[in-house]
Amino acid sequence: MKGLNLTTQRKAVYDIVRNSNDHPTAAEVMNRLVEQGYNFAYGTVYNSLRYLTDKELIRELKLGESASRYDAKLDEHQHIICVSCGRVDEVMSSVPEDWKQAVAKETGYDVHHANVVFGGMCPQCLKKRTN
Amino acid sequence: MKGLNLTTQRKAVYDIVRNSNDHPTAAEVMNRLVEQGYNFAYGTVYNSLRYLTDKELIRELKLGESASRYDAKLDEHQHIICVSCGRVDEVMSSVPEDWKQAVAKETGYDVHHANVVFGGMCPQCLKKRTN
DNA sequence: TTTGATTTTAGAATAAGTATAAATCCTGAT
DNA sequence: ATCAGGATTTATACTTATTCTAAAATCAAA
Ligand SMILES: [Mn+2]
Ligand SMILES: [Mn+2]
Ligand SMILES: [Zn+2]
Ligand SMILES: [Zn+2]
Repeated sequence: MKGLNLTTQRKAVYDIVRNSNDHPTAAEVMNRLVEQGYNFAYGTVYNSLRYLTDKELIRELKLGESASRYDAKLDEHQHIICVSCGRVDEVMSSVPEDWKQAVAKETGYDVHHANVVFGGMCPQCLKKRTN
Repeated sequence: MKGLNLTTQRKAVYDIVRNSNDHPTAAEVMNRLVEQGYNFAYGTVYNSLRYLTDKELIRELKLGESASRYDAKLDEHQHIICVSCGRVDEVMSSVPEDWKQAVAKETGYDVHHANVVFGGMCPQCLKKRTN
């Protein structure tokens, strides 16, 4: 029905991304595959990530770091990165509709989407900080 | 006063960025330098862009494309990229303060900043589109 | 089963950017 | 003017993330 061909390697990659909540990079996915006893070619991991992204089973995130991250959470959401430890957390609060409209008005664009990356100090790092 | 050392090459790079309104990449800066008769080493252009960024004369933008872009507009603003032609325009309308607060509340982060990249169809591409 | 298509693999290639080390340029004392 | 030390530029090598390539392996009908 969906023309979906989940080979062993694609399934394994998909499972890693699905069961991770830290938005792993391709290299991190590779490491976790190795931990699980798999030994796929690097190219296969990239191909699988692209395949899964194309089929919209996962999403590729470009958060302004050097490497892309991958996310199996498909509902629209944004991200926040801790400036201290680098962890990436979810932001479910959605982009205000009236702001998007203001931007459309200002720019003359037909605004399709917004990618937002917040930066800040995560709760754990806030706790550790010396006052 | 600021300990600023604007060499010939740094000045030339700065002038390119200042007089561009399209957020050029390092490669584009290099091309424009060559058009102006300069012939600096690639490394010098990167070094200059980093120097100017460190001195806060320009800003480096990571918009989720493969290459960084540079911007001499220093007041806080966001960007919008045309999904059709790739042009990058300014978004001066600022991130709603109450939304940032909502995100702080939701995530427990101390929110420092937000980088927002809108995507959409620019006025020129809207005009060209076949209805 | 042969065949054609798809996928995986290893490795080469690419693109953006950084590191290195020698050469050049400045600057401020002699 | 001359020199020495520091900063800067340059050419080139390197790194990192990712894509490309072409051969080998796998799969799926006919
Ligand atoms: Mn997410
Ligand atoms: Mn700008
Ligand atoms: Zn943290
Ligand atoms: Zn356009």
